[in-house]
Amino acid sequence: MPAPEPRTRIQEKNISTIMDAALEVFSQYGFRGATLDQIGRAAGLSKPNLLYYFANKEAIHVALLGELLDSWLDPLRELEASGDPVQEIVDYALRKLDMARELPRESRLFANEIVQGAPRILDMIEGPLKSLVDEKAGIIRHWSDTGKIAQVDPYHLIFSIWATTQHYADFDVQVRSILLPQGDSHFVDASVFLTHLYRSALTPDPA
Amino acid sequence: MPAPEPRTRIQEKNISTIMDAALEVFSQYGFRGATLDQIGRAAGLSKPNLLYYFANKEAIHVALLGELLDSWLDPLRELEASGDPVQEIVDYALRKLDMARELPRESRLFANEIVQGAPRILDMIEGPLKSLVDEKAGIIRHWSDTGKIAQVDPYHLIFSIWATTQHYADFDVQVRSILLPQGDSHFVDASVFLTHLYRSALTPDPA
DNA sequence: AAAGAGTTTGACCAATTGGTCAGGATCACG
DNA sequence: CGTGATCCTGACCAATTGGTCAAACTCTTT
Repeated sequence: MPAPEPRTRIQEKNISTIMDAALEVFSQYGFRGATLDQIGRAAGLSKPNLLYYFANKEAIHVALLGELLDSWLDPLRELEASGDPVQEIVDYALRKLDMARELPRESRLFANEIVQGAPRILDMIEGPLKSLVDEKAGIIRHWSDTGKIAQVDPYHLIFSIWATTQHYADFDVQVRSILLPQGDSHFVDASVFLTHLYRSALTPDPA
Repeated sequence: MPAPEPRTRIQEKNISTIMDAALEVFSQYGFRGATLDQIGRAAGLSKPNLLYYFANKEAIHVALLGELLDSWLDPLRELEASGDPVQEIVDYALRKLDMARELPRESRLFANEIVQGAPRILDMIEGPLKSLVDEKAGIIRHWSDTGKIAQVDPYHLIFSIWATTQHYADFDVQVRSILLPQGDSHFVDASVFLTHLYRSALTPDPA
């Protein structure tokens, strides 16, 4: 279905330039807050030129979200039923934390969209995202049922991992206002904390 | 400094009507995404009439944020050095979760503002919010140092409580798309999960 | 009931914004 | 090198939006 692979190298270059500029602007101002002029300026292209490559503002936004959702879910895809259960989940949280540090714009892009009711990606959430979550929640539930990890609701566990990790990207200004860190130094403490949090919550009772 | 108490009862009524309408609209669309016409429509007042009570759009937004920040921090204020440490923190998380269920618009209002860099409330964050957090982090650190709770970074603990609880308000559409709950029934499971999460992470090692 | 303060609105304005279009510049290729 | 396809832009347009203002309406108070 998504046939449109770019043809010329000019197209390839400009489309990716536009997507990067759009990520910058949309993630900071949200869909309605962003303007085509801002995106054009960030991309070094004129507004009509943007609209030569994309039908309209919404098409840019949808293209961005669609392209990024896949990579956004990669850390969860890596959660394997075959590994050590507690370690698998802790590792997942740490991969998510890394992602929040390295790709904060992507995190804020989704945060903006979802806080405002996800008007343009609700079908992605109800479709591929829910499917993946259901699958991995099944794995976690099995671990829980067989005593490999403590008894926890797998969905709320996943939500808490999303929340605690993405918090460092989405609420970056607040975190920095309180911790006043040098660069990204606070991510080290965050990973220590989250490792402890999930390890102690998931390690099954010796009882 | 904030002298302006409303005078007439018409003022009192209209100002609070406007604030409620503004909360509804700003929390759903963000500052730039909201329009005065929308707020007026929600309040049942004409646009010029809004501007009779507030100097401009930003004044409404700032008034809202200022008024709500206080009540938003109430659950943390209640954290007492004299109580049972683990229980105090678990109770704090549950109060926060209740707030996310009962006041989701307020949560999303702040989320929108902070995700976009908190341009209009950075001073509140760096001032009163940081002060309160520093104070309560001190209490938690003392519990940690004296072995009343496990060794955890108090700041990251507080961040995780904010993140996990507000998640249910800010990412409501996503949560509902995945859980398909009846009404607010999933909040019960959330409180069970969070109680387990923080109780197991904070209960000190018997070692 | 009259006056004056307080309240409300329709009409209007300037700026911004998403989007169009005709024509010109540039590139790929025979 | 020439020609057709691709790429780019200035000028323009209609709609939206934050905000103003004079005039009218309403309420309170004497």
